[in-house]
Amino acid sequence: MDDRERKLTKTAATLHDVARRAGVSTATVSRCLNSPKQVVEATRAKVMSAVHDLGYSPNFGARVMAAKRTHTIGAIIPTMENAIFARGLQAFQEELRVQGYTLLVASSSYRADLEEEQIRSLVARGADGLLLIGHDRDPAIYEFLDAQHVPSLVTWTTDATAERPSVGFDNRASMRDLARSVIGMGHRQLAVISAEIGSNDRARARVDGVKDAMTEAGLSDLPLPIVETTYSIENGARAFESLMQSAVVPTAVLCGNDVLAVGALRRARELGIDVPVQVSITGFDDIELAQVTVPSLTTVHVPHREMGRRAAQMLVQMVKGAAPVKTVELLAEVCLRASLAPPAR
Amino acid sequence: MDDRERKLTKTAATLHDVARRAGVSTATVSRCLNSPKQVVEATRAKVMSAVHDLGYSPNFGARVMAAKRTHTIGAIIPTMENAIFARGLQAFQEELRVQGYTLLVASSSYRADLEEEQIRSLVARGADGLLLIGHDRDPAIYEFLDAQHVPSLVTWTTDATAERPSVGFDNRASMRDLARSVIGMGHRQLAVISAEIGSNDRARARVDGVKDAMTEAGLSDLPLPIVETTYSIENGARAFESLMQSAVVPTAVLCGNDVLAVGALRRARELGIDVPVQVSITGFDDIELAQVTVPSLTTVHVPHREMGRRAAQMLVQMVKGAAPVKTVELLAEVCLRASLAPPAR
DNA sequence: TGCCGTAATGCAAGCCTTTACATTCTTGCC
DNA sequence: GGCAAGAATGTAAAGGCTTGCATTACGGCA
Repeated sequence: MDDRERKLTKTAATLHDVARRAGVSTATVSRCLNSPKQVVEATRAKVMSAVHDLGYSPNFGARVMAAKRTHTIGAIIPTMENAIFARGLQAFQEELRVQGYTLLVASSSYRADLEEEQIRSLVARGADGLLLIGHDRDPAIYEFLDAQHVPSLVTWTTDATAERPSVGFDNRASMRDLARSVIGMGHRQLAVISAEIGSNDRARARVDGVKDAMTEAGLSDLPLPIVETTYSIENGARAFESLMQSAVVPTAVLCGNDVLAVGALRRARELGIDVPVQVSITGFDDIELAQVTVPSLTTVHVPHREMGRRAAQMLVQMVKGAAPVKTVELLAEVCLRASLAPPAR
Repeated sequence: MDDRERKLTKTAATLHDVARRAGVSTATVSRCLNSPKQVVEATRAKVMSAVHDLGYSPNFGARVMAAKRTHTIGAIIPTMENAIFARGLQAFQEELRVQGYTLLVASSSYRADLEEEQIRSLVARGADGLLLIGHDRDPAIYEFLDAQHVPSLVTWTTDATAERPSVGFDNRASMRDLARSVIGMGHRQLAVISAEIGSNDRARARVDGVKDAMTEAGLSDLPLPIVETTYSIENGARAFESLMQSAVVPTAVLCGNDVLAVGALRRARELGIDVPVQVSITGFDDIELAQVTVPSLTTVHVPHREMGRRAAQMLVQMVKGAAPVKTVELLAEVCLRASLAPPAR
């Protein structure tokens, strides 16, 4: 008996083994597993019991080879250590699971060269589709993805000028809204602490949003000091300190993300600077942390989870070859909290 | 010309195409790609140029099928929204990349049934090895993994009684150390806010650590109120409030993790309770947040990144079939900060 | 009862790479 | 110049599944 032999040799059971034991063809077994409704109840029962008896589980490589699908989606994010990406990714993975897909993760550390390497790596690893953050990217990468027939979806931003599908929000408009609130309270001496602008379209858009609001308010002649730094509480603290030591001390510091803002808040406390009395500080993202700081942080709420969920749905659609999905823009709203108040000066 | 045909039909180039164009056999091309030193320089140059011209990239399924290796490692964590897992996972992924492996991620939401489903799913998706969190698990799962010849590595904890390899730290001993400090300052009325103990060996070990310290100090007769709740700032806040309303008000509240502790701190402030004067609060994990709160949080520093990095190295070793690696125990040290002080009462 | 249309199942051709083994080429040395 | 040993390359089998197409079974209707 061959089944017995299988057990003894500890070789995994194959479709063939299952078929033989159930007294059907391999095609029928395959159909039981992949599209059960095509198989009549009685047959299916026989097959499933054989599957169970043999502890059969399909060979991944063979399956991929025959079906040309891995049912795997790749995501390349700057870093999971940033809570916003972690949260979005979590939602993305949960929805992917519901859809029967698995998540492949890689990180770029905000470096374009690494991102490209990771994109190629995930495609080589058989990702059926790819989630990317932001639009900034060498066009050659998109050509590569097209050539490989791997659909991709951009998130965390939307861009009217980009013809590629994306799901995100308008970083520039949201930051403009926030800056309007700040200016509306009477602030004139603004300053910005931003993530590196060169390789980060979201950061760039946010800074542009601040400029938009100043222009709107007729303040475009005023200086707008901008400090660029990388993502960390400590860097936010340093940037804040340097801004407060400059010739024209700002009355409001708008930070490109909450983590930088939390750093600024901390340093303000350490320096004995009263927030929001002496200076207002704002963030962007609305991570959980923003409600816990003292004072609580005025920021822009980004629907990270919703974005991740929608991205998963859209990407699966694309992978399944549905009609090309169009860009989805979600709402990111200003959250006014205690760290913003009218200037004392 | 067949190469031309390929281009026209937009079918991806195969090994065969490359071989033909380079005027060698498929075996030689394969060797050029997988073990270049086996091929003489001149031949390799020809082949690589053909690879480049054709934009060839190996078919993942076929490769997996022939090599019986996906070069993919799976990780199943409770959730990426918890910063400690996100950080560990990030380090894990970075090291995996260095080792030439790719990361497959799934989450269990702290649910055993979901975890099992995800384990089977990742194995079915071809994971060469698996990273798991904690020891608590149906033995049948390990049998399954053994049967499938998928090595697994447990992290976030070490357990002398478990014969399976792990890389982590001693949750119980670390919490005992922290509780010793608390008791050493004169606290007698302790209370604990813990993650759900039932399905979480780390949480259980930490609570046991507190009990150990009390027993050591001859305080085992004193009551030790324990509130179990799930991971979130808000839940930490609620648990703290309920503890402070009980008949015997604690002078020190030891939290199972920093997030719960931050919630406790927040509620303390909201209730006008002075920390650490009226009550001390401690956490566990030492997330970045712990240094930003007011007052800063006494906690246990867990080397998440180091753990992730080591885990990746060990798991890759295991997958490559090296000698069975043994358990590695890292050090998790107490960090004394402002939220802990001697009791006023 | 016989025939037809449809549902269920079987057959067998790929899918593309890796690798054990076979063969051919080099090179150094007598 | 001839030979042996080792290096380089070639041959061809194997790997397990999916799926288009062919075949068989079934049920209803005349």
